[in-house]
Amino acid sequence: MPKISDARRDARRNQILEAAQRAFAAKGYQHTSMAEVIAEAELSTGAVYGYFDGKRDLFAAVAKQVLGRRNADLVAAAADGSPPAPAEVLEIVLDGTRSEGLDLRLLVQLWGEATVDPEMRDVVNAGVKVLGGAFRAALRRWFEVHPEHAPDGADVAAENLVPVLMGMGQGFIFQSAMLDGFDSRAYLDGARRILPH
Amino acid sequence: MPKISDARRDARRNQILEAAQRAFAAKGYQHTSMAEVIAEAELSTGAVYGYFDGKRDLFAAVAKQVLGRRNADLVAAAADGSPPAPAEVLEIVLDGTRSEGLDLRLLVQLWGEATVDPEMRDVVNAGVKVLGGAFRAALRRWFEVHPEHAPDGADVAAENLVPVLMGMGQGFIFQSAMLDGFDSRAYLDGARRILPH
DNA sequence: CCATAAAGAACGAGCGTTCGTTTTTATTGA
DNA sequence: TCAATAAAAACGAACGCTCGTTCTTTATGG
Repeated sequence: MPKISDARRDARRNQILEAAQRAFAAKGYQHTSMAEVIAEAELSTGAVYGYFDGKRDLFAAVAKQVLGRRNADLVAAAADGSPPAPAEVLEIVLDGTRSEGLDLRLLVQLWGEATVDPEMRDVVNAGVKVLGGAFRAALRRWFEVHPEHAPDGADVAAENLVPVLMGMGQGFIFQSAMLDGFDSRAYLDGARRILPH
Repeated sequence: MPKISDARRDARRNQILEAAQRAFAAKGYQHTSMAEVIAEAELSTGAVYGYFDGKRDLFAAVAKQVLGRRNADLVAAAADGSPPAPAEVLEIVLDGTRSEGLDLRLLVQLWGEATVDPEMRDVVNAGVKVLGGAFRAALRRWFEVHPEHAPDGADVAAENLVPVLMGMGQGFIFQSAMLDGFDSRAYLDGARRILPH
């Protein structure tokens, strides 16, 4: 089989994905041309189109990868040790983005695109659903250990908290990406103060 | 002398602004062509370009109008009656968007564009700043009446809460615009449960 | 050696904007 | 009161440019 080896193929694919992530984060999905992505990847048009169907497909792949990594963080952190408190759950996910050096503007751009593009919307919905499940599981474990905060049971308490807690995360992402002089410490302090602990 | 009357001019300007808001909300800023905005406004290219410098300027104007209205809601509600509780502050702003029939996807699109376009970023920053001021003022008044929730004084308590509370609002906007089967009631219930009351 | 990956020039659709022309409007002089 | 007029607003065809994609050619890994 005169084909490229799997290792080579994966490496190329990754090379393109990382270049696309950098380019999209810097200039925005809509404002980045395929030519720019291609230049950033140090490849040719034909090569890139051999790996992805087009610009849209490329952005979706970048988004899936990023969202997948966020979920992995949370699952890993929740698996070992004592259950994290609500505020800690938030911090685990947000710290993950920081340590990875993820440009949060990329996520906000994804949101914007997803309001209008059904394929992207599906990607976001799937990502939120998976991440929401991880949030719920982590919170349930914590409420089980802290029944004083869960008068109606850990399940109900977790269920009620998930949307708002994720909302606080989304608010963090938005403000961090957008606001001049955003103080992430102050934001998380404020969150810690109102969340059960 | 032979110029159009101010009333006429304002009406035309509004006609364009409203058409643009509808068009952008439906298809997204980037995916909406000027031709579509112009058709929606039932005017000609030249007419629209007589009122706005271009597509970007038009979107900025729409955004400013929308953000301005949100702020007006809050200021009005906070002015009369007893100070609203934190959760109520949130509801006032979010209810305003609903009663106006504002498509929240428009805001998420604005965010996305603002990550990449300095002019839009300024619009968003200014909007958040003004709205944040209104939040702060409303919260301070409530904490003054409920000192049991403000051990370090109403000013500090309000200051600490503003970013997270706005974050919860941004989370609401995102989820409402994006998630299939979003339950706004459940979201606000969850918020009410953790916010001081 | 040849199947296929990579290259990159070329294409054509779609876009925002411009500009020369036509229509409408408010004013003015009879 | 009402033409006449000049200023402007509105019109819409056309332009020039960008960009995503395709396709033919060349290089190369197995």
